[in-house]
Amino acid sequence: MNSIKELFVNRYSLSPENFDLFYSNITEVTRSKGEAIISKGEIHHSVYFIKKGAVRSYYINADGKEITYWFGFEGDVIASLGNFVESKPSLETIELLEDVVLLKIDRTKLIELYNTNVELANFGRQLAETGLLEMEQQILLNQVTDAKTRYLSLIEKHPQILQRVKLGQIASYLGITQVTLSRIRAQK
Amino acid sequence: MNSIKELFVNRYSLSPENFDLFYSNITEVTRSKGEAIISKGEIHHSVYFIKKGAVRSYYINADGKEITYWFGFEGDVIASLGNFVESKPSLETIELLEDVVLLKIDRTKLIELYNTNVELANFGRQLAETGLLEMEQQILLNQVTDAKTRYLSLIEKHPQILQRVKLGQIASYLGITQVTLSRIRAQK
DNA sequence: CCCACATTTTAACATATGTAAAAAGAATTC
DNA sequence: GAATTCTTTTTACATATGTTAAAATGTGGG
Repeated sequence: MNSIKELFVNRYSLSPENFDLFYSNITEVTRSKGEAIISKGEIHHSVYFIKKGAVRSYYINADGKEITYWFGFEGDVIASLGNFVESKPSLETIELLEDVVLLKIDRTKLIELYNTNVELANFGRQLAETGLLEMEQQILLNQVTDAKTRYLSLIEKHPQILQRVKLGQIASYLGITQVTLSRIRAQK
Repeated sequence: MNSIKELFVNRYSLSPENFDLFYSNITEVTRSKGEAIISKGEIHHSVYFIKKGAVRSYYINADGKEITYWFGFEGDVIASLGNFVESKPSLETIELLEDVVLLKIDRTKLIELYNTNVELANFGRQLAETGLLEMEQQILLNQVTDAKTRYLSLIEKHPQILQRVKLGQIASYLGITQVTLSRIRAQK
């Protein structure tokens, strides 16, 4: 069986039976590096879990520059939040940094599961709350620490990120230019 | 009856009956300006909704400076997320900027409600997902726009914030010094 | 109304970051 | 393996922001 089951059953209070119910609604899809899984301006009807691979979420600013604001790796959830929560067109594009394997579930089906199964509803709640905590920590980190510290903590958290992600994308994620990132890296 | 009911029933798919069940576990508390509702290092056992008043959440950085990273107003939820999600001591302090009226619910009781009532579990899920969307938008805003734009959008979103919050706190929220904020205000 | 205290603005200077362009280094293709 | 293209680093300069301190303004108490 797949390790996603262990991950879900252990991390969230989900019984094996309800995991199986959840999993029976999932389809595994593969996509290639460079593709966009969710594009700006579109409405999407699926939520994904990353089984294998890396993705980034970016936004295009007023100057037309791509600003990366999230990296996703194995185990992370991909959803266009504006889409999912408010059924509004996506502001962001989610792009595949590598060939990926995704677990896909239909949004309507997922909500149906949530509405009919207390345990799955609480699984969904915990999924969102965990995300909330991570985002709060990122907001805190962005506000409290300088770019150098954030760069160091990023490579500590994802040691392989330098091999998987381009420095220009990391720089925009850190809120600095690539030139500044180069200076930080030279310092060390 | 109170308008919190309308707010909850309309904003989240919560039936009046289940709202009443939820509300029967709530106690209304008043606290005075300057008090800390949640303090750094402590474990808390309650979640709050702001009925009246303003609060801020701050973190103390390596230099001992208070960094405000969240303002809460009427209708917002107050919870120490690290606390709530992972039962870890709070990193932040939540301080009252005004005299407030809070709706308080015991964490254990809330989780019990979530675990036994599918509708309330989905209410909790939507609460977290809505928070997630707001946080994502804040992360985006912080990364995409400069301090001046964020200042202007902050006072647009909360027109009374200048009367309710000190400029030094707003500056730290924007990630700049108070001197820079003064310069921005002078420009306009 | 005046005084003491808190808050905000202004000034002067040092430092960090952005911009634009060139140079260096890697990776890919033929 | 030479040539092309993409990525990263470096340089030089302009601008924005931080720091520290002083001045100005606002606020509440007696």
